[in-house]
Order: sequence, then C-alpha cells, then structure tokens
Amino acid sequence: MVHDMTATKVSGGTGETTADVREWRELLARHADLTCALDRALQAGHSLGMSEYEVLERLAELPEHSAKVATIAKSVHLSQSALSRVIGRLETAGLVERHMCPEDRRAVNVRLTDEGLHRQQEAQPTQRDVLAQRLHAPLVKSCDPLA
Amino acid sequence: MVHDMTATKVSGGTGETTADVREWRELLARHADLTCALDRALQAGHSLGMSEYEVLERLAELPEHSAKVATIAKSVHLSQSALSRVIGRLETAGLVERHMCPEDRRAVNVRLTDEGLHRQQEAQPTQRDVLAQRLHAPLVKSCDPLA
DNA sequence: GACTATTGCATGCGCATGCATCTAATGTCT
DNA sequence: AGACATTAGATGCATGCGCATGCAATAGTC
Repeated sequence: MVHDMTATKVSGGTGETTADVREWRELLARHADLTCALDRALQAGHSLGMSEYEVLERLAELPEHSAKVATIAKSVHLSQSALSRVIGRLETAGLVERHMCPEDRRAVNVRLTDEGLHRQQEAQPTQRDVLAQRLHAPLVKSCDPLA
Repeated sequence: MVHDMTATKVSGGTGETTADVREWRELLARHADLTCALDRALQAGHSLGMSEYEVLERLAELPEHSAKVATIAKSVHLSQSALSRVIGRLETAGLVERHMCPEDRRAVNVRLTDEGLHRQQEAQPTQRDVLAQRLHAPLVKSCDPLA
C-alpha cells in the first residue's frame, strides 16, 4: 500500500494518469470511432445523418410509428432545438409528418411515413453491421475519411 | 434456447433491440452526460472548452510541454483543421505559443506557456471530480426504447 | 371570466467542427 | 538544378449544435 494510486487524492501530481482518465479517454475514442464510422456509413449508403437515423429508429420502435416531440426528446441526446430541426429535415425529406396533437394543441405528433419506415428498415442493417464490427474491436484511433 | 435473441441474425425484425444496440445507446448516453457536464464545469470554472482543456492536458503530460501539431493530432479526436483552430484560440488566450520548428520549417511546435500550465493544473481537479462523480454513476436518461 | 405561470415547439444567432483547398517546405526523381 | 509529388499546417465555406428567445396553448389562481 506504499504506492496506492487509486486512493482519493484530491488530484494527483502533474503527470500521472488516473484510472478514471484512462477510462474516459477510451470512452472518447470509442465514441469518436463509432460516431464517425456510423455517420459515414449511413450518409454514404442511405443519405441519413446519425441524428436523423436515431429519430427514425425510435419512431420505428413504436407500434404507432408516432410520438410527440417531447417524448422523442427524452430518448435522444439532442437539445430540444436540435431535435426540432432534425425533424424539420426529416419532414422535408418526406420521411416523417408533423401533425397537430388534438389533446394538446401546443404539442406536435411526429409520425413516420411509409417511406420513412422503409428507409429506416433499409438503414438498420448498416447500423448493426458497423456496431458489430467496431463496438468491441481494438481501438485504432483512425477516424480518417478512408477508414 | 428456444428464444435466443443473441444469435447472429443478419438483422432482427422490426422492433427488437439487440445487445449491441443497447450497449451503443449506453455509450452514447454516457458520452453525452460526461461531455455536457465536463464542458459546463470547465467553462464555468476555468473558461475552457473541453477541446482546449484536452490539448493543454496532453502538452502538460510531456516533459518539455511542447509538441508538433501533428503529434497532438494523434491523441485528440479532432480533425486537423479543428485542432489548428483550438491551438489558435489557446494562443490568443496566451496559454500556448506557436514556434516554427527548426528542423522542418513546415511544422509548428506548440508549447505551453507558464500561464497555460497553470490553467491546466487549476482545471485538472475539476475534470477529475466530474469524472469521479459521473463516470460510473447510474444514467439519468433512459437508454431504452421510448419510455 | 380575467390574469399569470408553465409547457411545447420553432427560430435567430453565434460557435465549433469537418471538408476541400491553398501555401509553403521537403522529399524524390532524372 | 529542375520538375513533380508529398507533407504540415492554415483558412473559406457549409453544416449542425446549443442557448436564448418568441409564440401559442394549457394549467392554475382568484
């Protein structure tokens, strides 16, 4: 115990890297790798960004293929404004429709169109493949265009 | 084994969520939580963005507190252009200095100033605290299909 | 009913990022 | 040496994000 580095020192000396920091950097690296690969794969194969795909996916998981914006916001890591714009892009692309919510006329129901569902179903294998391939692969730290 | 969901189906039916997807969503959630918290803490307490802090930290880890841009680029998940601008901001703030590299006059050596080192050392406990507090804390935001 | 607070979403704005491109310095041929 | 390819880093531009704000509808209070 002479050299215990895991103790709760308020903040280690200048250079040492704690276990937390190492774990955090791995998380960052993994996230960067996957984000980059997923975004490229979805964009190249399906003209969808990650945020767009994510919203389509959440809607596709619901039996009615429809939810209020606020509901979607809870399961997506986007600000409310960013989500609003993502939905705007999806709407322009014809993949979702916005409808006024009858019970609460402030709210907006977002519903997957047939084409939206189709696009999500087409894109899903792409996502699954990238995840299967890289989620547990050793980190290479390459987010290059030609990865 | 009648209901094995972990098998390597090319891509499950419409609604099912594979283990990979669950893990990916947890990664996303953890990343979002930490990124957000770290950025806020560093910004509020030290007027530093996460990228800025990260670069300062990498330089501080080196004995000479100095490295070429290309070297820094290898350990930070930023494009070369983004890194160039981060260094620009740090330089404007007086936290690093750019010097022409004598052996290769295309290259630029980035060196931590005294103030830069000081700022990094001030900010480090903030980073460590946020990590200690949230890296393994239960996730607030649900990763599950729409709640 | 009239008045205020709150909620749900959209939008103006500024900022950081990535891509494509540019300049300058090196390296590599012949 | 001269010509072309490669590499290091900076910058114009487009895009996506978050914050702050605005508008409309609902909830709560009297």
